Amino acid sequence: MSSSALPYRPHNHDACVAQALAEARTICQQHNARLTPTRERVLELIWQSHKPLGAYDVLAVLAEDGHNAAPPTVYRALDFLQQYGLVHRIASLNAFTGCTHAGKSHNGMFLICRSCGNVLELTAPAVSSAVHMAAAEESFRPDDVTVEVSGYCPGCAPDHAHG
Amino acid sequence: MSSSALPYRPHNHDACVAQALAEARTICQQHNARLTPTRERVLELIWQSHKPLGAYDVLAVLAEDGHNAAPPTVYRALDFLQQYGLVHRIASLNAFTGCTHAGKSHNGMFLICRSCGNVLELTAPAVSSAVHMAAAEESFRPDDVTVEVSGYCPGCAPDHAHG
DNA sequence: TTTGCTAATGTTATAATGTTGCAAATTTCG
DNA sequence: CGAAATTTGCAACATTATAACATTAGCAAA
Repeated sequence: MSSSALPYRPHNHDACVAQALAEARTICQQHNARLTPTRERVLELIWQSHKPLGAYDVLAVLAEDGHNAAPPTVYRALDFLQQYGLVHRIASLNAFTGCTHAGKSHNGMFLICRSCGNVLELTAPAVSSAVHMAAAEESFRPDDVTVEVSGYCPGCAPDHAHG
Repeated sequence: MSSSALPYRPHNHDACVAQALAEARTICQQHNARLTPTRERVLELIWQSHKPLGAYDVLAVLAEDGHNAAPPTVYRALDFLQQYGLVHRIASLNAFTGCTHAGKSHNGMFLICRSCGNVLELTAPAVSSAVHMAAAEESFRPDDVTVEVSGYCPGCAPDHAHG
């Protein structure tokens, strides 16, 4: 199950998950937040997949674990993880993905491959500042910025240019 | 029901809706697409509200009209309208809003007020180009770009600075 | 240890959003 | 007109998300 569709930049995924969990523990300690077993397990599941997982996907795996969980359990865990910036919700997919910049400031921008389903999170200061300038011109005060780009990743881009 | 919460720039809303419908008819003619009564009515409903309407909101109004419609009717009409760039779906709201730049190229960016719910669509070339450059650096080929900004519009921004 | 508080979880039901599939009606066009 | 294609009606269903309330775990003060 390790490599059905690798992310853009291949890497040791187990190590990458382990590191994400370690960082999550640190971040939660710093905030006096409890990374309970359920929360940690949900975070782990999301990290193990480079493709965003839906809440019900998570639920299904928990069920396999023997954890007889109901939807609210998963949504609550996801809310918690989002609150501390450990996962992001991808609005255009109704799904969740591990945050690769946990703890830092978030100008998250997501590249979502239509073909393989992988998602890459970027920090794009130029995008962020352009968005804030455009908002400022309308005297709008931004609170939360969603930038999601659907398209084709390098591995999946059809050779023939699109019609 | 005409002015529960005006958009950022006040205007004659009936005229604005009428113009949008006229443009829609033109655009559909140019594409040999049929703007049927249901489709036109859905477009009209969406335009009459500056706040994005959910599919089931539209459905409810159709029911008031006496039109005994089921969800697929609405979703199909919305798909059609989206296809011709007459409405946009706001992913973060699961709702639809009239496109204020129908027929032109779409670098749509949406400013969504958390307080009054109004949405302003902007064309922001600087944002679009920043997004495309960031994607290009990852050799990603963008297909569809979603930029949605939640925050506070000028009329609703709390005087006391946040946080 | 017991008590009391708060955060977290379990449980059931239900709401909200979106889709599939097929048959009937309508429009288009030869 | 009559065949083909598009559009609509309709029923059932699938997916995503939340409400409401009972229960339990963690922790600190009496």
